[in-house]
Amino acid sequence: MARNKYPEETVNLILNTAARLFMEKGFDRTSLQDIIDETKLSKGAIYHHFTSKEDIFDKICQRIGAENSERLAAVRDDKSLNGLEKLRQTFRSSMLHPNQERITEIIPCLLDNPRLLAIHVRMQFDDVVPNFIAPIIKEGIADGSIKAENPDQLAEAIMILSDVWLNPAVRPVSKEDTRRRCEVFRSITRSLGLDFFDDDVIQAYVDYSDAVSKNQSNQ
Amino acid sequence: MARNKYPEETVNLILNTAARLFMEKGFDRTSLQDIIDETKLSKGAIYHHFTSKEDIFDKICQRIGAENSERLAAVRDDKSLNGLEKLRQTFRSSMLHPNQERITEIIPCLLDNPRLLAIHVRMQFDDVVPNFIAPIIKEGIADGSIKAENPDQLAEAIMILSDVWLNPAVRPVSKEDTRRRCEVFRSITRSLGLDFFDDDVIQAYVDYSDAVSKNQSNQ
DNA sequence: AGTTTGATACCGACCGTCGGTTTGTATAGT
DNA sequence: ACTATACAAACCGACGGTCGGTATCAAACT
Repeated sequence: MARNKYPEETVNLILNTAARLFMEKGFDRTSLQDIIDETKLSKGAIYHHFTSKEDIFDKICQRIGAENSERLAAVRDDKSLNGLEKLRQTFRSSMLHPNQERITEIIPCLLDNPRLLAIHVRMQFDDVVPNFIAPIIKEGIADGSIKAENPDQLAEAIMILSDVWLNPAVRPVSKEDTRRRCEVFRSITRSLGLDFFDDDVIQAYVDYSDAVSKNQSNQ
Repeated sequence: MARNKYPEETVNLILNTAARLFMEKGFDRTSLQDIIDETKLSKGAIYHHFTSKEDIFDKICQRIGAENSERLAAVRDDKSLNGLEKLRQTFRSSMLHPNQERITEIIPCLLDNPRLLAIHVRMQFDDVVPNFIAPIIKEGIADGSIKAENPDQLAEAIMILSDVWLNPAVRPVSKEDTRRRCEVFRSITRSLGLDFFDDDVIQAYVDYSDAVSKNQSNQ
């Protein structure tokens, strides 16, 4: 084979293949040889498009982050909702958007994939909280739909609980445990005057955790 | 060098050296050669006492876990305290015990050390919550000092927030941010009817975060 | 008491695989 | 025809891990 007319296809092939392998086996346990074997490309081809294995990983994370941000921004910038409604809608859309399913099918357990876990947590702290959740809470405070002090820290707490603790991909538990976790989370948020965690979102978490655990037993 | 009469000393030398290096540079970025250089031992010596680099890491984690469990068990089994008081004392002792300081001096940021982060989180889920925090909360419910449903999940939420979110070693922030985080955490726990997070414990968190950030700027 | 024996502590050369580099080559665009 | 690009493939040092060998001990035996 020689020069390709559409190098973007090669880039995407590498990105898609590596993303799947990283999620399946983890970053460390995925070798360049694995990527070479599955893409039927050469090492030179990969290093022509990327500067390192790390670079491939970063690009994958950027892509996921961009998809995420797009979804979150749509809610944040929706002028028909007040702050509290935006918070509610944020959870709703994050539990219902289709990408989630794809990840579910592949990732066994984020705790077995420390690199991805760290990136995930870091993304919450560095992007999701400051650019989306905190602004929404501040807006809610301004429009009177939310009553709270320390919106930045409140946003962090909510995201840590919902996206790390409640997230079945981080550490899968039974449907029943997931439901109890959601109940505790709801009682926490309600006691803070934030009633955004609805029954159908809880049901989505439970279903999600069920899908994850079923997928795990298949592997 | 020849045969050592007290091989435990060699094992501890390897364990201590590796622990420091893993915390300083992370597991992946610490090579066996680094450990060999610092211990002045040979590769054979290390593989005589351990089956793999991973095994060294596991043994280190076991040692830390055992120290932790000892402290936690002392509080849990203290018959002079009721459930709520045990919860309060657990936080008090964890913020004041000396090992914490040592770790602070070495670990830059757990998010840069994904492996340690994952182990840390897993330890909370698999050991700290089921063996210590949840039993204490259940005891509190039984003796009337705590009113709560779903004690297992409540224990998880408390530990995730206090040991991952509030933990300055996970992602260092300013003293002021730490204080605000503590305020939010206290308002969460209080609104759940759990008033165990005292001013002096908050101050310990703030001082701890200050120590971590000062240490970071030195590096 | 001296010798043998077997287990343990340790050494260092060696192996395959890893991430990454370099050099070479065919082709698409100009 | 020329050049920049898209790849291939040989190659490199460092890595984690293995293995045969050696030194040193305590216990058993003579």
